[in-house]
Formats: sequence, C-alpha cells, structure tokens
Amino acid sequence: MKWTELSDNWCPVARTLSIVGDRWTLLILRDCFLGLSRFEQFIESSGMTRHILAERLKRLVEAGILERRLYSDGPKRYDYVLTDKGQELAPALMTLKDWGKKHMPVRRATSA
Amino acid sequence: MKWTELSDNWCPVARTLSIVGDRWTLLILRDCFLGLSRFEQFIESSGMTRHILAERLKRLVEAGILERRLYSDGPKRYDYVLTDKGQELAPALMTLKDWGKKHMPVRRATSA
DNA sequence: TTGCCATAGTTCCAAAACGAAACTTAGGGA
DNA sequence: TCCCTAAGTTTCGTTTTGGAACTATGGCAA
Repeated sequence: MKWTELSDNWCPVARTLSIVGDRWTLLILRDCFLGLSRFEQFIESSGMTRHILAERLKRLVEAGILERRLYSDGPKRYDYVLTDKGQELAPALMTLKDWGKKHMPVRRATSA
Repeated sequence: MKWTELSDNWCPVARTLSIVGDRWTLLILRDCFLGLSRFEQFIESSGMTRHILAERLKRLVEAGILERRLYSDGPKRYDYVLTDKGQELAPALMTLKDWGKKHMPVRRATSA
C-alpha cells in the first residue's frame, strides 16, 4: 500500500499523517509557528533543499494548512502563513517538542 | 541536508522527528497503542510492506521506543511492546488523532 | 518421517522520492 | 549595464519505497 492512500483511512491518525507525516513537513510548520513565512527563511532554518520545500509548500497550500500570500507586487513575491486549520496543529507540535526535550538530549551542537 | 542529521538539531521538534517523522513510524506506534504487538498484526493493520516494517521496528528498538521481546521459545518468535519512553508519545498520537477527526473527514471507505 | 502450516523476517528489483547544485524569472538599484 | 534579491524549477545521481517472492524454524497431523 502506498503512503498517499492513507488519506482515506478509517483512522484519523493515519489521515493526518497522510499530510504531515513525511520527512520535513512538520518542520516547515514548526518554522511557521516560529514566525517564519518566506521561502528563503524556511530554507535557512530547516536545512531542507529548495526542491523539496517547494513541493511541500504546494501540498500544504492544497491541504488548506498554509495560505500562499502575495506580499510584494513589483517582483511578485509570495509568502506562506498558517490558516486556522494549520494553527490547530499547534498542540501536535507542542507534544512533539515536549517529548524531544525529555527524551532526545542533544549530543553535540550543529549549525542549523 | 539529510533528514537523519536532524537527531542533533537544536530544536526538540526536529530531534523527535528524526525518529518518528518518517512515512510509517507513527502508524506502527498507533498500532502499539491499540494493543498490537506482532509483526503480522502490524502488517495487516497498517498496510505497509514487510520490508519497511522490519526496518522501522529495528530503528524503534534502537531508539528505545519499542522493546523486542521473545514471546515463544520453540520457534523463536518476537513481538514488540512500548517502553516507558514509547508510552510517552501517547499525547502526540492523541493530538494527531484529534486534528484528523476535525480536519480530515473520510471521503470513501477503504479496506485497511 | 514426511509434508504442510504459522510467523518473523530477508532478498530482489523496478519505481518513486530525495539531495545537491545549477539554472530561471522578474524586477531593483548602483 | 551589471549585479543583487527572492522564489522557485530543472537536472541528475543516490537513496528509499513498494510489491512480491523467498528463507528459517519449529509445531503438528497424517
């Protein structure tokens, strides 16, 4: 079974994961909760490649979790902000944060 | 940057995701919380391939989230149970469940 | 004692996703 | 005119995934 087919699974956890349960998506959302909204900011903060970021942002917008917003006419530039639906993922991020603080101590410093 | 390098990230969310933030891992844990513990049960419940399941179980055991437990001598058989560390992921699963129930309605029934 | 069954994996291979780096597009400003 | 910013897109080699078949170990029944 492919992972994408989970979107219609009987289990709400599986349905949620069909959107946010891959390698980087929740990290983008973390950045949103930290107040970041632009492409280059996500790149710098998360360390993911532009390629993947672009694809994930597209999916998050389609899913109604982020909104793509024109912030500069002139050279047209867009940024990304959480919708209400996206905001409601805050508790999930909090629980993951709490678990990480308790159970995943840092071994050595990294740049990102 | 590779996703596995997140284990030493400054951010506890990132560190957590370096273990549970890939395509099937949280679904295995969901099954554990539902009381499942055996290889064939995970296969049937989640729909993932044996290949991936074996790899994920190994990582979860290494991470101290599951314990591999001999449940039958005779033909040596092992099952997998949550450690205390694993149990503490319950709140995360709950928040993902709640979000899914609210924001990801089912469109059509599926077998799994 | 032979042969089938259950259960937990492993192996193989093709297809899809990822990662790194270069390239593109659309103005702004010196 | 030329370089800069910022949001992507393209290309291509590597890694991961998905599907299916295969292996290992012993129980049990004929």
